[in-house]
Amino acid sequence: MDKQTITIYDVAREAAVSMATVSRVVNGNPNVKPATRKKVLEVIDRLDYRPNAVARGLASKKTTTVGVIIPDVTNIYFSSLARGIDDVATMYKYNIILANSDQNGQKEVQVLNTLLAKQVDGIIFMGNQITDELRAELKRSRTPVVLSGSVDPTGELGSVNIDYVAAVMESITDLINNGNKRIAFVSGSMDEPINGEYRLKGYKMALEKAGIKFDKELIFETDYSYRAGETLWPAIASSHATAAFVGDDELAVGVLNGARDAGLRVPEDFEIITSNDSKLTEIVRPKLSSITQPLYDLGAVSMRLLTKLMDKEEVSEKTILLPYGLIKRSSTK
Amino acid sequence: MDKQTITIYDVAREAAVSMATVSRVVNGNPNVKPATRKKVLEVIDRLDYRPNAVARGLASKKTTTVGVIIPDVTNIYFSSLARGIDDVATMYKYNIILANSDQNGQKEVQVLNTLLAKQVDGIIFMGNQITDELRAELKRSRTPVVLSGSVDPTGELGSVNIDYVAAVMESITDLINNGNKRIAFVSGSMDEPINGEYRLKGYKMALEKAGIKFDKELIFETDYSYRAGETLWPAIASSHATAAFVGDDELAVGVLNGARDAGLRVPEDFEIITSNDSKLTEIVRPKLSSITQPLYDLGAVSMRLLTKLMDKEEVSEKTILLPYGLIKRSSTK
DNA sequence: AAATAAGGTAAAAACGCTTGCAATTATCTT
DNA sequence: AAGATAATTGCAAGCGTTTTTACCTTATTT
Repeated sequence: MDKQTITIYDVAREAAVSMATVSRVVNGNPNVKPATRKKVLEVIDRLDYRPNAVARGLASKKTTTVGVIIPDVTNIYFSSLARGIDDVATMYKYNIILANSDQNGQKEVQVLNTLLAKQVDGIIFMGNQITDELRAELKRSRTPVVLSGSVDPTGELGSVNIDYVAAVMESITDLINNGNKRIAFVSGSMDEPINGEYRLKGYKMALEKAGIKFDKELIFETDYSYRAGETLWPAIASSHATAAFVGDDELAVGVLNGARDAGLRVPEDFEIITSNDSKLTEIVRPKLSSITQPLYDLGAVSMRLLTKLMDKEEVSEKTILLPYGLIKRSSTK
Repeated sequence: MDKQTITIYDVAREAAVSMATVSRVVNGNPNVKPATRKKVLEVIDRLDYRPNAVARGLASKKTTTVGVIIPDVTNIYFSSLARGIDDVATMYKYNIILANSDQNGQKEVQVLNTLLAKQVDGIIFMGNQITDELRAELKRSRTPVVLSGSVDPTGELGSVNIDYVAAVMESITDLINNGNKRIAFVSGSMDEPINGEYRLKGYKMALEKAGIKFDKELIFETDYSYRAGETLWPAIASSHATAAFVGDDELAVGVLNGARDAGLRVPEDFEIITSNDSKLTEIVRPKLSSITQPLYDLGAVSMRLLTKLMDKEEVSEKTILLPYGLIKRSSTK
């Protein structure tokens, strides 16, 4: 009645060998006589035996599963990373347990705990703010962790990103060269180091180099969502900014539509440059100029780094910077 | 040196009870004297004991994990469903193993096998084409399965969708009422029942009711991607269609931009109605009119149905239809 | 106060596999 | 051909829980 499963024991009996031998052939252990291997393989095939990964996990203390903590799969930036992660994971025979956190510290800690309970071999974390509690748990767990597309100012954890400071500086400089003096800086929470430290620093450096005075009236802090951008428009408009750097594509599209729906022409009246070069940038009109980041690769490389960490391989540098670029489409002059 | 773990045995010793008792309190079994429970709980807290889910899984034959097979997380339609799935899963204490399949029959079978090896308690499948091989494996596994946002013409498997026939018929009728006689039908592969059977049927019914003759020159079969839509435009243009029904939002945006970049005005010169009501529809200009589907809910309800199946609860109807609607935005007159 | 009924708790057998170690068999060496 | 070495294979002890069975306390009943 219930799902009668074939165990390694059944195979051993049918093949007239010990469980140990079956285990060896299943695991590709070379210490098996070819003839024996063949015999076992035949039985496995005939019985349609499928090793129980849970039992395996218990015995070997490896689950070939990694946990992925993601703010929201629905956000194209993160899902792009996730895709890269999954592909590389598959390549290395790992599976992914995906869990949405909404960037909520509480949830993050909770999710982390259930992942650890499930004995994942490693963790990939996305999210730009790591609370002290989370960091403590992460450390205590002794499980390899890598931050994907997220920054760790302390450098304790493995992470894969681009050089945000330089990328932002370059894009702001570009905007300045186009004649803009008042450039809005629109991003998510400044509490996130990626915004409050890295991007903002790039922004300030570019201004300084051009001899423009920093004006905090031009700093806008909001959510990473389309709606947030749309809503924010009036405020940006009244700041007399003539251009904006935006830290997220959905957000940027919101700003873009806010501006256009208010009657402005982009880029003639207002220029926009965004940060993630996701599909969205090419889907909207005008197409958005953007910092380019290899999203898929960020995920892929993160996972690859994690496999090294899990295998206890020596890694020379735990913080990996991937190349970025700047692509001018039609939202800038 | 290595991660020394606290086991149930340690807790039992410290609390001076048996493992069995610790197990009972951990699992909320009521047969424990309050005083004992308290004592055990204190030790658990002090030792920071975290039950090993793998061992649990082996002993109880339940992993509280479900497998989710998704064509591509990067597609907003699917990721929206996935979000609903994950939220409900979390609610019921399950985790999700997410695996991308690219709608590739081979990969699907392979992924399914590794999920089953991992002893998932259930499976949620997204993808509109179920090969015979896959169906056979699914059946043989005796693991509960539900199709999310995907159709099963045979009705053997649990599934959650909307009434595609009716929805498409309604939208085509709307287009007809706007004066269109030549309406393009743009979708993914016609081999997928959702397109070749359901949607197409709705399309034909609407035409018939209006006395318009079906013209297969107006049927366009392509990929579910932005690029595919853009590329397809010239063909649509030369078919002399004055409107299009499109089966996927990304695809629809491609068609929209193809048309506009070619100089047409939407909706004045060409009308478009799309199918999934994802974020994209509101992000582009003009905003896309669409069939509305509760994407998040489709996922959520799928997962809820799966929990019932996993608990062996009686479910009156394995095929659940959620309500759909039609929202007119600016891509139709 | 004796008999009976409930709780509570412990003991130990699974769960299905990996793995170190020992035993066996095959292959060399000289 | 005997001893030595290497290649195979089997044994059995875990891995950390759950769960069944049985036993032992208490409380309840009469």
